Amino acid sequence: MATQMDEQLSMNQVYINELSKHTGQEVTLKGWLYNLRSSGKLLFPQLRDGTGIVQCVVFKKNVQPEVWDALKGLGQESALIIRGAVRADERAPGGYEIDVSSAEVVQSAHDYPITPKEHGTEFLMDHRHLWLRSRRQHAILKVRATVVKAVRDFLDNDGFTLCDAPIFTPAACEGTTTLFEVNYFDEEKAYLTQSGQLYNEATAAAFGKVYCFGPTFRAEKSKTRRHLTEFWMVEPEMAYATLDDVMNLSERFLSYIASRVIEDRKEELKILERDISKLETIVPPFPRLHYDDAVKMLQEGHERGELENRFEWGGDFGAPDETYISGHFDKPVMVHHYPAAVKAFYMARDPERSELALGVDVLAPEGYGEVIGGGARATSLDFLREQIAIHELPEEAFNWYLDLRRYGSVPHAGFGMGIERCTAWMCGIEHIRETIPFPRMLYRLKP
RNA sequence: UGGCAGGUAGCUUAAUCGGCAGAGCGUCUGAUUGUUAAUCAGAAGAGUGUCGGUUCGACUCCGACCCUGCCAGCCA
Repeated sequence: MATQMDEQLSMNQVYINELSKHTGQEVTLKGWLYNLRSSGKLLFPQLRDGTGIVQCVVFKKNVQPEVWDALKGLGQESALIIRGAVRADERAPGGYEIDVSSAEVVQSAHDYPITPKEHGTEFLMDHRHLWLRSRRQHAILKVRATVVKAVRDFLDNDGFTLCDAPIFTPAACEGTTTLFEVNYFDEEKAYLTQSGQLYNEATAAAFGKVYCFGPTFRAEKSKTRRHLTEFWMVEPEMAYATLDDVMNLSERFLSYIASRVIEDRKEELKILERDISKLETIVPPFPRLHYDDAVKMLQEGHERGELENRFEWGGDFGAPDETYISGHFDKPVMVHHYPAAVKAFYMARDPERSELALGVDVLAPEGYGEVIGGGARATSLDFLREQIAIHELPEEAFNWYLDLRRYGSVPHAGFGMGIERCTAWMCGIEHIRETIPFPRMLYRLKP
């Protein structure tokens, strides 16, 4: 009998997100119990299968007594196979419900820790492996998947070749930032990459337009809502390109990502209560602001009492400064020509004003801060050698990099975008930690 | 790393001037043929992050340490 039941149960198996195509049919759903309500001779199990949640209705008289008894006492997140007829019903959340004819309990769960009530951040983060099942987290990670897909589609269709950079690196890419050190066989040290930047410059000279996309590690002791110690970064790089090319690319790139999220993740954005109009404004052109003008804006803000501290020319913007600047625009704003002193050693200089770097930061609206950082790279061998010396970096570690200036050095440019920051912005959520399945942060390495 | 706020049942929390720790949710038992974080009735479940001090008496006051959150620096 069990065999017969199994066969019957696997007939016409469908996923919850395609129920509308099966109205009136007898279908099989495989998933987990999201919630169970009961009303005497009626049970309302809500089934979750990874594609959605559907309410099922069990009438006591319609199912075998064993099925009724098994379902009646089920705990949240029990694994469950349900068979029944698909019916459009306005009373059901989602518009469809399943009139259950039979069911099989695959595993009966008890005392699931995450209840449909409020929980604190610490508790939820400790149970991240289970928290992923809840509706909101599910929606955020679906948006992340779409952001990643959009990133790849855009670059692949725009003539870029995927050329991934290594994760183990022999030395710092950017000197200043702290690195995670690991043992690399006997006595040797390696570092986890903090940017694929330098390797991108090599592959760009081989392929023209390239990008790398992978995890990036920063051992900064930052404890803010926009920092992770392990995050994913996409870095396009173009040979024979300028700062303007980078700004044009950033504009098209971010606009494409936003349009894909709006188009493909409507349900999820609704669950997240995202104000879509905030995403619909993300279309070219983006405002471009010279660093000098950004500084003026900040200083005027201080004079009006809107900013606590007076910003002095020469510094890098802090989080409140970025928020203040981006608050003047309803689109991402591109701040360019930063002082070279606050940027990486490999940045090209403005030929008219050598104290300025040909760099750009794209500041997202709504206080999401810097989502893109990039610019043109220095082409001169002598200049780079000097910079490496000034930054007290070991020249022999950069010898291969300097080869790129010895053999066919050309103007080239690119940028890096943090996937999690971009996802948090698209979702309109407070903290970046929810935009990656298992966040790694200062003081959090588990689960 | 610095500043601020916190650690009380499984979870979210209350406890007045220092006086025997109270609730909601979840769990368990029962009722309910349309529930929407279902509802109703009943039951079990904690000695308050750790260590030390003051006191007749400490969740409450003092000190150290541990942990968490928020903000900042740094960055994507």
